[in-house]
Amino acid sequence: MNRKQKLTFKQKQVLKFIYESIKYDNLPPTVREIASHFNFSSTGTVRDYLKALVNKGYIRIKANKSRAIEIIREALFSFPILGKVQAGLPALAVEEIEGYLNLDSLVFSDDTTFALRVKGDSMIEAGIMPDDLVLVRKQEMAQTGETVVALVDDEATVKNLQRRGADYYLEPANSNYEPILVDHRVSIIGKVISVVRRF
Amino acid sequence: MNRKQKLTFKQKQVLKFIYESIKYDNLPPTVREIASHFNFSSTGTVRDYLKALVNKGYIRIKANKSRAIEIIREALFSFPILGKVQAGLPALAVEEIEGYLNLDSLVFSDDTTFALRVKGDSMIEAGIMPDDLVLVRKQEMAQTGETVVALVDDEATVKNLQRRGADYYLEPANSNYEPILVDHRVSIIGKVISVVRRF
DNA sequence: TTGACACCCACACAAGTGTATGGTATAAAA
DNA sequence: TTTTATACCATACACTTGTGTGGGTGTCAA
Repeated sequence: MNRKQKLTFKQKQVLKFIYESIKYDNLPPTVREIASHFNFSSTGTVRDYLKALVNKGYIRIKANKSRAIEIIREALFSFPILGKVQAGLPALAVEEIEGYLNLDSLVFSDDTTFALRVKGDSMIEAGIMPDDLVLVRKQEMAQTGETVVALVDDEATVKNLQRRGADYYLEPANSNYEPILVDHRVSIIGKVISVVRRF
Repeated sequence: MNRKQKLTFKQKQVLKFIYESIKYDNLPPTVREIASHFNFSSTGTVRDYLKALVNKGYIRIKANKSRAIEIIREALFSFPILGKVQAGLPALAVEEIEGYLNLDSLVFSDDTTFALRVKGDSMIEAGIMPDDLVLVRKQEMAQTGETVVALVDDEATVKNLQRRGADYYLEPANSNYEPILVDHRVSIIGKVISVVRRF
């Protein structure tokens, strides 16, 4: 019943398998599908795991129905919101981001996508407004012209990657801000693949 | 195998039931759950329907697995993209929209949300760019300050609803465009609840 | 040292489940 | 006119599936 309780490593693995079954097969697994995936020779073992996951508030089960496993708040799991990204002024320390990224990848290591909430107006002319959510695909490289999330002096920021001569710049989409030269202080975290705004 | 083949009324109802089971229960129905919902006294009847839906390209079934019904391109079904909305210049006739809306509501009458692709730059200062997708909740009324989709002289447009004295106006977010007075030529289709941009 | 928990096993059973094999009837298309 | 598709029905079979019962080992805090 208690939520937010910690999972053991193996419980995480079971939860991950359920999560991936739903994500890729569009179908939760049966008890025996879980058992055979983990080479459990007894369905009772699976029942113990499911019971633990239910007790800790990670899944919901409908009695006597096949495959009736629901992951609670799965929407949040698939695109965890990490905090605010600076798009103008300093806001988020690198440790904070890294912490979240690791936590996420620990539970669902296949997840290379996460969401960040934009702070500031430096990308306003590109239609990225304060408080928008940007969906970010983790990658350390990006191409010219792409909108990226970068760390500048341990601060996260959303900018456009542009090239001028031999140098690369993080360019804001707001004439009140200056471009940032990409040098050793700058590292690309990922590429913005989508912008979502809710009213 | 052939896609886009027309469904009969009853086949639509079965497809709708499958769709709703997935949407609300997070679980496709079993053959017998379908049968009991439609008061079919034979599972063979359901098999005939499923076979028809598979042949016409609406669902996919994995053999010998319980509940293994997948709706093909369900993402498109949940938010059907209807065409381009004008956000600056005339683009879409009212009959076109209405046609799609009716088709949609016929198949999935519970769906009050649809998506439209934005054309034009009249909302650019509000961060709504050309080719963005706006998710629209169908409703005929809206409040001051909300971003709405409206029909003006049989053309769809995205604007902000504002009040000046006794009159209401559809205000663009671009100083190159003029506000539009809300009178008998104008009708609100719905309210923009989200903006999505994919890179 | 008692109890709760994690982590496994074997076996059983009733109900659930996809599939198969047969029907009947109507209507539209070839 | 024959075929094809739609729209139902009854019954049956074997496998699937959730659940139950009962067992075990080990760890760690109370």
